[in-house]
Amino acid sequence: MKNQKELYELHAEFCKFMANAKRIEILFLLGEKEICVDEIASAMEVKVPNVSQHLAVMREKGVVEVRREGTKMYYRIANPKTLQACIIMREAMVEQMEKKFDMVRSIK
Amino acid sequence: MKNQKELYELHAEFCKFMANAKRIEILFLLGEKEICVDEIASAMEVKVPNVSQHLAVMREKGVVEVRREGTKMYYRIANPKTLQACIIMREAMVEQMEKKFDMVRSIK
DNA sequence: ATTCTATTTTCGAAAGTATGCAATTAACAA
DNA sequence: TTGTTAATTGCATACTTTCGAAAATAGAAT
Repeated sequence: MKNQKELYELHAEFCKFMANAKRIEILFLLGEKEICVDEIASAMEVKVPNVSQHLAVMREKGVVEVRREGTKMYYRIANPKTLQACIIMREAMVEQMEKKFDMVRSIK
Repeated sequence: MKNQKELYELHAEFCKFMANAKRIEILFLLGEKEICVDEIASAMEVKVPNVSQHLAVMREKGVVEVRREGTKMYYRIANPKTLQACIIMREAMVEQMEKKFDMVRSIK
């Protein structure tokens, strides 16, 4: 019973990376290929320190992994399931938005 | 380009429900069957107002739907994909934990 | 009407999170 | 060692989240 609670805590802790739009954007950018920090920053039009802070959050949770090449740090998604789950979650959101839209339309 | 950013915002907003262990626990409880608020509260050993607050968050985001029966409010998952994505995310987390554990073990 | 039960809402305190910017560290080359 | 590029860290500030207690609401039964 107590272990269950701990599992939910770990699960929520892992999923916290998804509670921020910039981190989701980073996940999708990394989905295509590994990229270094300033490439992510310029692709997103966000300052490097801010990107680095978000990457640190994702690294701590084990969502992304990193590899150094000279002065550059190349980030990649640690497990493709993370992106897969994120995509399914987006589908669910879109379907719910459509459902709500249809409901509103049927009232008029 | 601007629409992309908005999609990431909506996506993050939807996923925020997963950033809390109690809400994940509620999702798994509702996965089995629809339940009313005080049943959720006693199953989780959490105060009713707190459960109600978390359910309000999930309702706003369209994660759960509700049906009244007398004085009772029966909650259910709005879209099974939400639970499916949540389960895949948990698998990803567990796999990452195992990966980290193996790494630590190989160092010894 | 009033009472009961189920649920929601409001408020306020404490803890947690996001962001910008300056300072710092890390690797490498001249 | 000095300079250059790339990235991280520290810190102040603003903002958000969580939760309990008390009050408010909603429907059903008396």
